[in-house]
Amino acid sequence: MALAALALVDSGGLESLTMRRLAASLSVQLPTLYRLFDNKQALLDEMAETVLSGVLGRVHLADDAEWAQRITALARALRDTLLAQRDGARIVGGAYTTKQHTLTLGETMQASMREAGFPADIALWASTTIFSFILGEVLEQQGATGGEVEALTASVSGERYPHFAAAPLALFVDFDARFDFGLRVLLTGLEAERARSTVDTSVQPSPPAGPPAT
Amino acid sequence: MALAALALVDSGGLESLTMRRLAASLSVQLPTLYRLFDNKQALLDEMAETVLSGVLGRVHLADDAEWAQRITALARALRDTLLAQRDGARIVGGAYTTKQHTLTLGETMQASMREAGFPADIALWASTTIFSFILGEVLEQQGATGGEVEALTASVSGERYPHFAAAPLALFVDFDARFDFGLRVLLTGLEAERARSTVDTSVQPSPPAGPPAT
DNA sequence: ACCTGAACACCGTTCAAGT
DNA sequence: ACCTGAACACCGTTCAAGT
Repeated sequence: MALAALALVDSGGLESLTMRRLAASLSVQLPTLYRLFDNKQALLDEMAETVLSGVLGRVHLADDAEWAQRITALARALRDTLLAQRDGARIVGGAYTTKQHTLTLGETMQASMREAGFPADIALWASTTIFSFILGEVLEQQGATGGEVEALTASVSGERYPHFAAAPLALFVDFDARFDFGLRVLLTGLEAERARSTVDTSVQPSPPAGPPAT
Repeated sequence: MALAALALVDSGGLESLTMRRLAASLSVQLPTLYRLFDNKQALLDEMAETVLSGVLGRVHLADDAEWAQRITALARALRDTLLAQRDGARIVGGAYTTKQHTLTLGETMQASMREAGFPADIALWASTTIFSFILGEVLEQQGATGGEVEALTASVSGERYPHFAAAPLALFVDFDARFDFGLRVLLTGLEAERARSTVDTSVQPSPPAGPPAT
């Protein structure tokens, strides 16, 4: 039933998801939904779980990959998963995130970092930081209307925003490049954090993470 | 009127904001609101602008501060501003962000980075990256119910999530520390990005940004 | 015991009818 | 020309009355 709800969101956006429409699409009576979910929020939580359940399946990576490559693959998989579902970021961001697939994802990220020598607290915060960054980026991308460049161009035309005017505005809405940049910056910063915090690892310190293939 | 709407959200949460209640709190008739705003989304956009208008006023910083200190001050001011308004992140994240105060904030961030020698595209993406990170963090913090540690403890009790179990769960909800960590990682990564991209600046390259005073 | 028609208490938005 | 009472077309949620 979470799948049917996600299909409704895919075709009409999150606003179009109503308990009545979901009941109709499932050919059940409206009160029947309330025996499956306590309320609409419980349905949305389940939808968030369903969306996230697809993430690990998207990760294709050798087990002996560098930690930065593994984190990159996980981050990309999460972003792609959110983008694949209309309003995916709003669904996931609005749910209470302590259920199974959320934990599995965080666990996997932390595992890669612990193996690479990160302390437990750093590994935890690194995964929450990456998660927040991805959520914020996809939220903005999925909220973009397509007319953003036009609106920006109009707003920026004067002399009040010289720096926005200096960068080609297309860069602002090049969400793939924005994401790659931000992720690379995070990984470079994390590598420095590891060098600072690890006293001894059997792994040779690798050079700053470097640009992941773009 | 955006202020009255924000006050309603402060006292009852975003769900409690309805056009009818807003009209009542302003002692006007319901249709009168529709002469001020085309619809509820336009009201929400204005509320987002109003929230963001407070950011720059929170920044207290010498003009000759290091770029990393300036970015840190701006990021902290934005986070504090979002946290100060109930559901502030949802309000700002749900609005179309090409209006005045959003642009001014982005402009200010880019100015600090351009002065420090960053190229225009890097300065632009750095500010969007930081913005996304902050929005994601505050979104999660403001969505937290208080019972999160309990829920996490219950979910994590078994052997399925050893890495979550390894880090004290209190770290997960120490949002101040999480934010400081993520911001520091971003700044360290950006410093490396600057070193990579700048051919010549009159400023002496500073050592990796280092922990901002916490 | 289960299911359902119908209702309750709301929404955002619009508009004809009054002044 | 402006304002407003009242309505329209919905919501999420609940429950009495039927089988």
